[in-house]
Amino acid sequence: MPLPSSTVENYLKTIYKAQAAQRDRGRLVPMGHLAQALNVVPGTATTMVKALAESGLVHYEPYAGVRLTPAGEKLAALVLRRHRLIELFLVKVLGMSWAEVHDEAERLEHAASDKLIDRIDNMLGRPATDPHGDPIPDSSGSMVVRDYQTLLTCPLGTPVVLTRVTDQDAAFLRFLEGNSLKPGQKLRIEARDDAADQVVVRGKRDAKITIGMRAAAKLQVAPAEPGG
Amino acid sequence: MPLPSSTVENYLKTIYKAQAAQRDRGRLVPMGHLAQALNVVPGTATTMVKALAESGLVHYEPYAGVRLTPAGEKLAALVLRRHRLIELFLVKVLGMSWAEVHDEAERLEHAASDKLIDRIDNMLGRPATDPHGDPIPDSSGSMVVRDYQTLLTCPLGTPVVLTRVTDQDAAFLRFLEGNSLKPGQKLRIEARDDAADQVVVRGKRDAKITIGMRAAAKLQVAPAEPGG
DNA sequence: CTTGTTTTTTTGACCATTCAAAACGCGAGC
DNA sequence: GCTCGCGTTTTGAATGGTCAAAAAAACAAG
Repeated sequence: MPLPSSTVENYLKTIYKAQAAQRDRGRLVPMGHLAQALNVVPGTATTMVKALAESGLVHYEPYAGVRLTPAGEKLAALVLRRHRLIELFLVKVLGMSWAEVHDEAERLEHAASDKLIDRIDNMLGRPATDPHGDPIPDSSGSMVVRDYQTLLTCPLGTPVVLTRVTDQDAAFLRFLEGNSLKPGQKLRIEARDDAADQVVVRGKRDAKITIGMRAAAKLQVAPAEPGG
Repeated sequence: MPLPSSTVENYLKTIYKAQAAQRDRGRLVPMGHLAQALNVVPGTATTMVKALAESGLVHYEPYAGVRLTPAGEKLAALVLRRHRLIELFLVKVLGMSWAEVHDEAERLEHAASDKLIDRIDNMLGRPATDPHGDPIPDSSGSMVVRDYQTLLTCPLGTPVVLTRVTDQDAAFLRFLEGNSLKPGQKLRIEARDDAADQVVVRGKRDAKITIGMRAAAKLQVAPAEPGG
């Protein structure tokens, strides 16, 4: 089998992320969802997915959806690995901003060789997560998935650490950066108000930041280590 | 006009290099030569070149050949710029070997944004040449082309500096590296023997290195600065 | 059930890039 | 000047990826 085209890599990656996003891993991803995420018309997705099924990378049930096979899952994880290592590299080594690395990585991930990726991985000290807190699969394609709380579900008052941001939108990331809301930042939820669609947090130097609930759900946190 | 595909970029780059390689810049590059350099059949090159002519990037004369227009030349130079900066970056920052960066750059050059390239350029201190001594065009696409002698044409006995290697073949580069024949290295030609197809040079720590004339022609040199 | 809406699949077409092989043009030599 | 051969162009077809729009399946609701 020849090496996968960047189109194939993008399909696999998108299916992977869609599967991860739905609480039940292993459930089928509907065609419409996939098509929308890839910015193609549904018919295109159907055609492509049938080809992927042909090569054993996905399991496809007509009128139901797709799911990655183990082979597809591994390939997808390696694409994610390349993407995330490149993002971290661009931030750490080239000093690019958090907000602008995503698009760049989106293109470079299909061009970088395994050798290059491994060098980057090494230079960065085999990091566990990328700048957004997303876990980086190892070179065999496996990664540690951790289940975090979000600013919407974590307890009020107790100190937490921002660990992951599950939205790559550049404008959103710029907003976060402007408020020092980056992974590693210590926080404390001061109040939540469903009616007002508000979550109030205390961040760096006790600065008060108010965000909507939609945004709050995209910020994952872990209990703060006492000694940190 | 949409941004050029990597195929288009490769055609332009190849025409550029072919033009530079023939003593007379501005002469037409024959289709056969182009096709061979791009590893496609001649018919394919014809088709593509006609399309490039359509978009004003090349001047095409049927049965005679192609030449870049100013627009095409600029685009080609920018591809070369990306390629060479990436090569230098991979060597200097990631510590990759001279011999392995070419293929990597060949793919990355089509994926890296101008922003990224400019950051790399900046980080490297706006270098004038890449690891092989090839000049790096600036962001407007212009570069200083210098005419060097080669180990085949330079005077015997007088000290020279290796400035440029005009062959990217990995095995050849590994050979050169093994003999410390990298740009910057001081040399002295000891003897040349046409009949024996030999050029004998003294290199690092006066080590004697004997190479064939075909290889010698690929090594360009400049007169050594007295104070170097 | 039967109807209407939504989602998915199918069909036919298109674009970019490529190849194989047939047809063509052009200069070298007679 | 005619012809041969080489390089070039044309032609026809294939591949990978895509869309628009028609057809079909699934689903929800009365």
